[in-house]
Amino acid sequence: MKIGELSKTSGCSIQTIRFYEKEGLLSDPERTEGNFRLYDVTALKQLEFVKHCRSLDISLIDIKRLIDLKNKPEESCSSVNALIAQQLALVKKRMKELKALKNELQQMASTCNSDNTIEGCGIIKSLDS
Amino acid sequence: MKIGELSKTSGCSIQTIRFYEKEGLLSDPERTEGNFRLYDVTALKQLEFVKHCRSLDISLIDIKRLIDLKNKPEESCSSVNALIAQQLALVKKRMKELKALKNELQQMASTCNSDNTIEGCGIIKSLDS
DNA sequence: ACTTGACTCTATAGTTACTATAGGTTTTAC
DNA sequence: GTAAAACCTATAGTAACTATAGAGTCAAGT
Ligand SMILES: [Zn+2]
Ligand SMILES: [Zn+2]
Ligand SMILES: [Zn+2]
Ligand SMILES: [Zn+2]
Repeated sequence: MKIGELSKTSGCSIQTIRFYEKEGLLSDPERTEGNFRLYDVTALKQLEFVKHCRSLDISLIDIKRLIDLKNKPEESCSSVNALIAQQLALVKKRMKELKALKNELQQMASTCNSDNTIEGCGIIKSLDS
Repeated sequence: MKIGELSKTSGCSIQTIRFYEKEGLLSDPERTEGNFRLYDVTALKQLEFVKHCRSLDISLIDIKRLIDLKNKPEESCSSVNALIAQQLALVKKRMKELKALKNELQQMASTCNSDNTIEGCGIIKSLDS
């Protein structure tokens, strides 16, 4: 299939596919005589792997590491495990941060009774302190 | 005070201060004869307002809007309220996303017993499906 | 007066993960 | 045969900074 079909099948935009290729996340595809990219099912699987990782917010660099690891099936999977653990830690950290943000934003929102002037707005007062 | 002192007092890096100025979040400061920026307490307060907003993950564009609103003290504060509500919605949405990520990552991590080969690793299997 | 070092200046490039053009070529359909 | 659709490369833009390069300014010490 050509890139347009891969794009539709995978749900990745054409530009993103070409971008992943440039970044080394997808192997260089065959080309037609006219230089069009040609993909097969293997390429689709590769792309879906990347998409799945991205849906977990794993960075492109880490995805590359995972791909490299995948290509060494005999080795211990402890690096994989570590990478996922680190990603989990990252997510947890960000969740904690967002929880704090949420609390402060809610607190602020509650100090505004909406039919007020900006001068007397509790939100602006909070932000100013 | 000069930019170095403002940087230390505020905890913002010098480059960030200049960047905020270029983006219109801080008013253009006075300059010495030798073209060095000169700040007073008002500038520090402005910067702290920006910092407080940023700590709530409010985008620079929205901070600019808030600053514009602050300069119209007579008007209704409903726009301020709306902006904060939107920010809160954004944070909540992201928290939901992260919660889903966390669940899937934890689920994945639990399928890896660490002293395995990559070939047999549950994490890789999850990512491949 | 001169030099050294700390501080500051502007302008520019890099970061992440894409997205969006511009300008050109190839293929497909009528 | 021609027009539209799909494809190609290369480049610039996004957000919110950070990090240089190369030059100018200023205070202290000799
Ligand atoms: Zn999944
Ligand atoms: Zn209010
Ligand atoms: Zn706060
Ligand atoms: Zn494993």
